[in-house]
Amino acid sequence: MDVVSPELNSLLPDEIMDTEAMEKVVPSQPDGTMGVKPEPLDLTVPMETDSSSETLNICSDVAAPQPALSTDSPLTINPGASSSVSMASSMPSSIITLKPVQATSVATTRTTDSVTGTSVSTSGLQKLTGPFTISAANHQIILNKVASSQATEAGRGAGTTPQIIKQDGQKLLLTAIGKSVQPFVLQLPHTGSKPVVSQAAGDAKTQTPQFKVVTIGGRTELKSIVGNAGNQMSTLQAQHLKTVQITKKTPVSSAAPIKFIVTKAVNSKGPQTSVAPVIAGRVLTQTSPLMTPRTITLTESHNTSIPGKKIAISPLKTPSKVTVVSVASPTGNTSQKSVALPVNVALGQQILTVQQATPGSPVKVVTGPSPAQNIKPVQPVAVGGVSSSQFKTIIPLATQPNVQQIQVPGSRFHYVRLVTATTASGPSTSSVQTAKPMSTGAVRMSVPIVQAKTVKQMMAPKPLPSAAHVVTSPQTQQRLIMPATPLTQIQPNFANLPPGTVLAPAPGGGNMGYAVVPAQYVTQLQQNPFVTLASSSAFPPLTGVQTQARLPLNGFPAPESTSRPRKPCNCTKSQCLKLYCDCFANGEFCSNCNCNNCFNNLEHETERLKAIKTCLDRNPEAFKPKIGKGKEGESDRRHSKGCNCKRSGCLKNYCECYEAKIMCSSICKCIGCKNFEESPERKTLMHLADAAEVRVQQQTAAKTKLSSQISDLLTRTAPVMSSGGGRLPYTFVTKEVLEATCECLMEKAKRAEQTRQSQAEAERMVLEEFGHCLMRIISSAAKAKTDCDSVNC
DNA sequence: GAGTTTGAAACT
DNA sequence: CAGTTTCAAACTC
Repeated sequence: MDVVSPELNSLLPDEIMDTEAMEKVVPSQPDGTMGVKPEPLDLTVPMETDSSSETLNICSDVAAPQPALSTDSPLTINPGASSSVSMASSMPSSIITLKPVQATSVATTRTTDSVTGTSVSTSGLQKLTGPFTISAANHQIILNKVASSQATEAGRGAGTTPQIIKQDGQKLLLTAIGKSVQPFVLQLPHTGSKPVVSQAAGDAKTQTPQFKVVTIGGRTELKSIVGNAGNQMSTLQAQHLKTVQITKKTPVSSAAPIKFIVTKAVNSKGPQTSVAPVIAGRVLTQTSPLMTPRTITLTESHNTSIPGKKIAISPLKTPSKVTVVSVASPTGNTSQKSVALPVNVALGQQILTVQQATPGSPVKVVTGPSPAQNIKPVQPVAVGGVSSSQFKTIIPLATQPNVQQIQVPGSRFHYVRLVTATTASGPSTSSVQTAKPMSTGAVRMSVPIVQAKTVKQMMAPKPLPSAAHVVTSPQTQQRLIMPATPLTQIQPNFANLPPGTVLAPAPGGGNMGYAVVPAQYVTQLQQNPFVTLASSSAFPPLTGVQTQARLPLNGFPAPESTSRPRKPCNCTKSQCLKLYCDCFANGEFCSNCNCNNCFNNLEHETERLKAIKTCLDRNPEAFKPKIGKGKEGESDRRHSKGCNCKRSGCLKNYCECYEAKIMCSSICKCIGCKNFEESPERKTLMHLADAAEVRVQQQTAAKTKLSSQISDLLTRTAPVMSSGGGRLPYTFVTKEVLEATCECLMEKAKRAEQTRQSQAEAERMVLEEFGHCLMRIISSAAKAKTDCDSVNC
């Protein structure tokens, strides 16, 4: 696991932020009214109608599923002169109004089907400055990475993580991380149809759900959020936007595209606005220092999770997906709302339900009075359905990263134990959310999260009536949300960060850190308490994924690395901080290695993160798997860069292609390559390898059988002498007999060696001789038994 | 286990 | 981008 020091973390935004995509986005209205820098935003967010996912229920207090919000009532955006943009549902209670105090944010529209923005700041202290796109699909708001077409293509092929808030979901969860801000969720209207407008860049984007939950800074400085459900988004000048109102209607379905505009808060110095957090149809007040807290309670409590209405945490379709999980702990003053967040990932994505219990929360669902209790040291977050090796879960840490690396046997990845020094207290409002699975076959994986000090008792997961998993959330301040810290700090190379990377809180950025946890790292620890991320059946269960990883590919068995622990490294000079080190290259900590002066551990977090950054600067793909999917029509697996072998003929493990048990491809620059399909050398080699493997298996089986027979023989002969039964006397296996047997065997082995027999043949001869010896022993024993019986008679 | 070979990674 | 050096794993003895 990597730990990013605060210093380094503070450097991340500018250095690793991927702004290329944003720059490439062509705003529909490049009027240049942007604040700091022109960053086009997609105003139109078409909502995909997903009848199955109509209902979104986050509040646990209501058990009955609510009717799905339909896009009939498109999100209306009041751009232009009106300084407020409202995003309200048809139901009066579902109206969410965001009123930034100052309209300093800037928003631009883009003709894409998704809304992209470069920064969202909910508080003056924290901003989400990373480029992102908001799109509404499947009733979810998902933050995806790069919006540019290039990024999209790259994301498909190479597994980059687009930061796009897509329309895969209808929820936008805004929460303050590490601050006393109450989380709020923007629940998008339900759309029955795909976006009509702005399809330019949207097609590719719509299928890549990325960030599921967005946490906005510890303070409510969300300058403006514009949602227009009904029609296209007009270009909004964030400067004119003061209030974002999203209107949402509860009709069953609607085809109207939803457009969102996320304005960039250029000037965060203005008075802070109070944002009403809405979760599961409820609006939770979020008080700002300057404004009186408002509490809006939505009468429609969507308690039960309805498919499609959940926040997707870990999309599985595309590789390199990143989930940001906030574990920040609120400050003492923070009045948190008990929020149950059923998260469902469309397309077989995980369902994540996070419940936050906040004392005094108007909308808290209390299953039972559970005051702050000590939670178990490990709070696994279950993440399921991870199919992509690139998928990562980023868990923001509330405090300085107090992370313990946990090596999971058989897993390439580390478990991250997140320890937050939180002193959260107050009544524990716990509720179990039942997320209705989009399909069966929910998978549960867990990421242990530990709170160091006062931990609250985490609820044990309850089985969902449906295949979906119940998500239980600890009553701690842990949140499955995207931290309010500048998004740029974490956005840029999330996909490239090695697994287990922990980003320490940046100076002045609050106490939020991040832990990058690749999805597949999240294994199936069924420990409690935990937050469960269930995946629909659209994706194979984790076990299925793992099994699939072992399946032969292209005639080659999957690399053993997928099923066995990695090999210990022996680095001596690289300090295990260069890609020479396999541990480091795989994003792993050194554990049980033979390396010297190793820095690839938690004790050298800063150095390690610097090394990671250096590697990423040198090669953004450095930590991505080298073996990826090849071009169409080519082998399913091929080396991403190809090998450069010159002398090995690509038939030794020096060759990365051969080592990965794949054939060289056209991109290889090897000389004298013999690692191709028709290569006779390769065939011979493979044949020999297969033969050797078969031989080993046979020998193993023979030895096992022989041992079993001997054991059985001894067992059967033991009672003979005492009981006089029909068993052979074991006393015949005396020292002399053993020595004689060994001599016979040795003689046989010598003879085999003299005759230059192969090892296999020699072994066969020895075993055969051993069998003969046994037969003689048995015969002698039988004869002795007969004699004994005759004597007894 | 020591020494050699090899090719990726790092460096210039 | 190409050439060189460094490095650790693979390989040989």
